[in-house]
Amino acid sequence: MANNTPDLNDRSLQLLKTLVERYISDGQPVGSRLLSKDSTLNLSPATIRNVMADLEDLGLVHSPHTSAGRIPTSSGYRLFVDSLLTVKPLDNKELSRLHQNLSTKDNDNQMIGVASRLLAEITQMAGIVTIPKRELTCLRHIEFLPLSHQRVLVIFVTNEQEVHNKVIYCEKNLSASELQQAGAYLNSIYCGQSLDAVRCAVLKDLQEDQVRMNQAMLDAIKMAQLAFESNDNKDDYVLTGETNLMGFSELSSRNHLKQIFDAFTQKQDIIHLLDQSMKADGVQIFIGEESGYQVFEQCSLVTSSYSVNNEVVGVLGVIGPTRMAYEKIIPFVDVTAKLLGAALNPKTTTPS
Amino acid sequence: MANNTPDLNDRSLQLLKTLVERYISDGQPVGSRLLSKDSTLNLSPATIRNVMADLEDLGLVHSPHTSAGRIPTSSGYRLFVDSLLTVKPLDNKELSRLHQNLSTKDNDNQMIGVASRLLAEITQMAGIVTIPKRELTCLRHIEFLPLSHQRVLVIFVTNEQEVHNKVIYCEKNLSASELQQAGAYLNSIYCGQSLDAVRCAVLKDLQEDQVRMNQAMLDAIKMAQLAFESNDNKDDYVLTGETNLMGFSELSSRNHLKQIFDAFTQKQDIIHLLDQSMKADGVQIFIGEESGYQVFEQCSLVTSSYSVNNEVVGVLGVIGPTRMAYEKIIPFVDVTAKLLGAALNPKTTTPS
DNA sequence: AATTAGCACTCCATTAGGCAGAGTGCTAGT
DNA sequence: ACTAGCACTCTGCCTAATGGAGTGCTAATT
Repeated sequence: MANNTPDLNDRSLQLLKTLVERYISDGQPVGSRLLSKDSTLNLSPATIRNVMADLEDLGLVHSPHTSAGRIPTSSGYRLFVDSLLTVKPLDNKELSRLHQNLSTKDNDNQMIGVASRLLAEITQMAGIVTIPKRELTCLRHIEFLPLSHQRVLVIFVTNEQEVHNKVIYCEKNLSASELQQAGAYLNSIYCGQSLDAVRCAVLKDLQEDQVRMNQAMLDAIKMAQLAFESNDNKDDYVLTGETNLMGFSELSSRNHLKQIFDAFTQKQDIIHLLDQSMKADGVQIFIGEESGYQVFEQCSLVTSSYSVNNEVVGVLGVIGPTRMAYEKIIPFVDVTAKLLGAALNPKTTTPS
Repeated sequence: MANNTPDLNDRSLQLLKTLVERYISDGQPVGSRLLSKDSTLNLSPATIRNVMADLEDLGLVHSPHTSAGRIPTSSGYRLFVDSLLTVKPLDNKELSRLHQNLSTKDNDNQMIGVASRLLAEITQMAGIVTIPKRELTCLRHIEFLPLSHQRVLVIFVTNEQEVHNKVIYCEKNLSASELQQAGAYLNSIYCGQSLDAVRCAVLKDLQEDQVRMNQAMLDAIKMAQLAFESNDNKDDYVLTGETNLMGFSELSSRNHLKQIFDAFTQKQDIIHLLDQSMKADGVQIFIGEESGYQVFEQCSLVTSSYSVNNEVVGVLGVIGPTRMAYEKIIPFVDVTAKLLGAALNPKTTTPS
């Protein structure tokens, strides 16, 4: 595992590299003759065939049938991206396009959408961006409105301008004005704190001697508890350009495509996959079956977490066939993640 | 146009009917011999061939090639659904499933989703439901929060529990408490009225002598104008089961499927198509090119508007290949529309 | 006059055979 | 250690042949 170049000499690696590059650009199994011409080291096809046989034994390449050339396996791609890849710097046109579109906008959600669209359009594959999780959600305002039957609509604003709403069920019927007062009270004591902090404070306040509080205060805090209890863990992502995937012959079989799209609407598997990249810093790559999901056997995922104020808040990336131009995609995803992170509003700074 | 059975006798119609039914169930071009056995009228294949030739002249059926059977054209389907179709009553199991799932829930948006999913699952095609437009949106509550740089976050609640938010740009910088007062003032004078009414009232109030009002009132009303000016016309729909369409061989060509899916994400064409059914009452059907969009040449759309309090507020339906089981789909869409309409909260009744 | 039987014809789908091209593995020679 | 050569294999493509399904037309029947 640790030693990923078992007994491969430089020559074999060089050949594997050109093979993968060639296959990525052509999409055809590459044979010994082509490889002999393509590579800089002057070797006869016969020699190359020997090397290929070795590579095949190691599970790095494989032949669709006896008299076809070789194509890289997942392990082959893996070795390629880990040790052999020479990344290409971003195209200037694309870079400026990124900069132009990912400059700060007022609306974060808008930015997420833009980023996803850029990923999809520039790579011509599917682009995906998770909605940023913000541990440091700062409560700005809370408000209650009465509905029928002890149901109460709670609206709260976090950070700059994110509006959340939710229906809670109360023990007793409270009038509109009572609710309003409750809101005012909560605003006065919790505003400006992070949601986590508020949650803690609520618990503490409820447990501590409730003597000092009057009934109205107690009611207010109980409602706050209801309002914030669930983490509102709306794990979600913005996916664009899925239809680009329909163009790839490798994901051809009708049924296969359906499974991929179902996974997209299902969301949970994808989320789980993306969550893994949350932990890591920088670009991460899942090649073929490495993802652990059968659906993505023929796909690769290039992702990167993105951070605001040095804190990882989300993941973005592209999904495409295993045969993708890693040397361009990888730096591209990397840059996009950095730019998006920079463009998002740094929510912690709420100057008093 | 008006006379849609030009010189067709009953026999021809009968034959057309069985032909369409047969084609719908088998998906194979149906030939004269099969038809002769299938139909109740005892005719020899030869006779049937003559009739078929007539039907072909009239453009009701067509032959993929010389020695294949006939398949209905769009006009053929049209005649079929208009005059020949014998609708099948809903399956009991499905009916009870509809009733069970479409009983009133608190959240309208949730209902829309459920309806869409039911449409897709039961028909095994794509289900679509537009977000209900409500002319009679009743304003329940409005609130302003300051952002930076003269930007103001406005939050307003309509009907039972629909929360909208929007950022507006103000002429001058107002403090949080000024904004709060403005909100309170607006609530006191406009609450309970429909959005349309509020819009009118705002204009009127602005034009009439502004002498009676103090500056704060004026500011408030100006902000109200900004808040409500755009109709917030977020025409939108909930689409489910798109992937079901991948199973149909008639929508096979890779490129074709991509176009359809692109239309789904594009949304505008679909919206436009659905808008047409808004006007009509009851079930409406677009067969093949009747939709007017090339993308849907091979598709049919069965839609129905749905109403709350006798007022049409939205459209729902299914999208599938032209070769679909109309006799089941039509009553199904019909019932679903009625049930959804009944289940949605009647927003006008806001008992004081 | 309407229907039907019969026949020649057309077109598709499948099968089989043949052939060229590409690529391999192996062996023997450099 | 490398390479040239050769036999072999598999694909893709073309062609031809065959059977089946269905038609259109004509002539016969009712």
